[in-house]
Amino acid sequence: MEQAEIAKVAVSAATYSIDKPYDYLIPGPLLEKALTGVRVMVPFGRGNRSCEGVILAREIAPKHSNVKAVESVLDDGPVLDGWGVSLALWMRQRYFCTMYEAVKTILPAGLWYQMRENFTAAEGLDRAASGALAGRIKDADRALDALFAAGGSAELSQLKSACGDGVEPVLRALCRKGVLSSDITATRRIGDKTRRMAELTMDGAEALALVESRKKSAPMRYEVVLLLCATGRASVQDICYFTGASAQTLKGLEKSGIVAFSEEEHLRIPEPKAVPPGPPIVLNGEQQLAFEHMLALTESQKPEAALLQGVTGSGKTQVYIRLAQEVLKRGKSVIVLVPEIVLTPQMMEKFSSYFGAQVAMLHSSLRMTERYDQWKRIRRGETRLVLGTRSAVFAPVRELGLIVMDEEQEGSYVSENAPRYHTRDIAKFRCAQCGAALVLGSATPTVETVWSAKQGQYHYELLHRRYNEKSLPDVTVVDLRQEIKAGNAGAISSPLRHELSENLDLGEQSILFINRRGNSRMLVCGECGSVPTCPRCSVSMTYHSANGRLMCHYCGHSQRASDTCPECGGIMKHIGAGTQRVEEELRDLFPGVGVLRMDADTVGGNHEKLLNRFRKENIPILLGTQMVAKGLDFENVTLVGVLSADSSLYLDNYRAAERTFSLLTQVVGRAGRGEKRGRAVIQTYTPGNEVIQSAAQQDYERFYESEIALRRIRRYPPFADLFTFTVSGGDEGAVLRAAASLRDELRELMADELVCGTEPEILGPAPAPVLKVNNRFRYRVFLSGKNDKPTRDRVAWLLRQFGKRRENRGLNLFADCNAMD
DNA sequence: AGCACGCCGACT
DNA sequence: GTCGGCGTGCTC
Repeated sequence: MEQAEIAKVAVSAATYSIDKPYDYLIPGPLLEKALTGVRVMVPFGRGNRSCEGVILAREIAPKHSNVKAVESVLDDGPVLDGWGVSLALWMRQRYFCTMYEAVKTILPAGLWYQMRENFTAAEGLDRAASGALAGRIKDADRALDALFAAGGSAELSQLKSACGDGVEPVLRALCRKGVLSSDITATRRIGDKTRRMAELTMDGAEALALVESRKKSAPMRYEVVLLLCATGRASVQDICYFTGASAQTLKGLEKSGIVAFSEEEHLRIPEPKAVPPGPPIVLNGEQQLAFEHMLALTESQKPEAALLQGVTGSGKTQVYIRLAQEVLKRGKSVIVLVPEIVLTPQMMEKFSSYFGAQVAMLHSSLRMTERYDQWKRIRRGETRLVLGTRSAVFAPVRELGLIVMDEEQEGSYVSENAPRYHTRDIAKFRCAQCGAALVLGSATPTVETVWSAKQGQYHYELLHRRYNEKSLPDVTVVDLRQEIKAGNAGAISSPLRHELSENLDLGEQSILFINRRGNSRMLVCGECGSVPTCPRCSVSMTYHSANGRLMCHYCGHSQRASDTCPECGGIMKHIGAGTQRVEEELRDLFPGVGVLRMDADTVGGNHEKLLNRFRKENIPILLGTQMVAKGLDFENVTLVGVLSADSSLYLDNYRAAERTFSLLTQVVGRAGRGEKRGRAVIQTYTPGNEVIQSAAQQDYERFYESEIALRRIRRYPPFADLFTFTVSGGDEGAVLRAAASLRDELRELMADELVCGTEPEILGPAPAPVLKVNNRFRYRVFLSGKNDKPTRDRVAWLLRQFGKRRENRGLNLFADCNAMD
């Protein structure tokens, strides 16, 4: 048979159940460019629609009859090299995602193409002729009207906004009939240095008059004009946020000639300022020993991973810097990973002072172009040191010698969207591939990590001594139940109040920590107690004071917050022990005393500025959520208060204890970083709780022992892994039925497996913590087993089967191992 | 998911 | 008699 050059392609259109490398013929003219690791456009499916793909391999093979050909090549050279392909393969089997999803995760967003589909009327056809040719295709007239209004050729997105999402099948039908033709163009999104601004094309009164007449039927248009009257020019994003209008409403206003769009240059973030070189690092005995051991690891052929556990302030960062210096000296590359909140300008400055321009920073506030430029720089080998957050684990460095992962227990190392990879797993894989060393650092590591270290799977280094021998703060645990009995139902207990006023007298600063995510305020009716919930999701809406609206954090729905209850007409009240409430309480307790509030509402991206104000203006009290737990050392902070230690402790999650311990330890460690001795007050309803007790004593060992015993009994990680299967769909009954049959199938499939000498446990179906999101119901089935190859293969088989079954049409199933929520 | 192929009901 | 309804199976 005839031989041909074949490309094995991972295609974007493939769903999990049909995902595999597809063979495509490489036409002669593309032979030079269609290399492994290059993205291509290929026809896929019965309709041969163009879709994006990436070449995983090339081979010479007999040309089989039904092979299609590569349409075009998107890149000038490979964007994914050998390790990228093997990493993607590994991610696919580890996270149950498609090959393409894995590739998308590995490559920077700036590299992606935006597909735009354009429809054009066939040669020589006018509106009437095309209508005649279309025959009786439903809704063809509307689609053709829109198309010809745009001059006989328009983009899919344009037509969709004119006629609704329903036009797509109509357009396809018209293509089949030969009335229209379509073509797809791929354009790069990067280089997008502008943002879209809107302004009125006429004076305010005139515009208002135009929209006021139709205020009833088009209230959003009125809102938008009202806002623009007040502000003049505003970005489309802001307008949508403050009014709740959609981008379509704005487009409609443009079409009516009321507003005009313009593009405005987005300000580039300033160049990092030149930092004077740091003084040579002098390690203490403990640090030096740990450093030497870990350096020896990087020199071994097949290094094991190391856990560097050091109490807060034991100087782990200095050890990292020394390690990086030595590994770089040996001509190898280093990746240093830190959690989002830790990567502050101070941290970056510190690295700049030791490594200058050779360090590539990858942090969340980088713009897509900047991120992409860094990626190119790293790939070309122009820089061999990368400092960044979770996605920096994919940095395409050459000759990787070391990955350092600081605060390895942090939740921000787990990706929020599919594939939900854990940075630690990716780092392990990359290190194993390159023969590089992995250093996990933490004051409060996860119990799984410590378990592995104690089992001898990791090299284990401990740093006991606080740098400069500072002593730990004195900790008081306050029983809030006693406070309530004593008639104090406020957020500040009397012992904390005494400590605060003492600090005020001494002119020293205090930090108060609310153990709560973000600033979620809700509205509740004072009469009937009803809480506004999202119409599409089974969650209550969150009140945003910035725009006075209720928003859903799951689907993005927003509506105006009304003062009266829609059910009974009662007066609505704000609830949630949010920062604002506590702030008011503090103002009552200590009139005239400066309080700096730090939460999602007040920060808005300038975290750093607020912290600097706190330091420079010597504001007596800093009040905030998670964000105040990390970060800088303040010389003058001698008191830390945890307002309610319990709120993260009794969550339905096997990691709740670990997280609470870590959080409390970090917060308490904020006190007394300077010359003066610090104090900490922990308020709780369960003062006897082991987690709270061990955190108060800053005793990791004690916490670890009790927690590992619990995990063993409950068969949680590290003794078993918890797979979560989530079935979702619009029909609750169907979802529940599918989940139940999934459970039965799982039981059958796993019947002969033994884990830790016992059978794997299969539970469910249970509703997901948030049952309904975007009108889709979600039920879960749990499998407690071992995350090993045989189990994963069975899970993968189940997922594929599920997708192929017709009774599961409209339903979706995904699996997750040791998920965060 | 997305699309064509294929076999039944209301229309010309 | 035909068009188009949607149920079924495949995607190089």
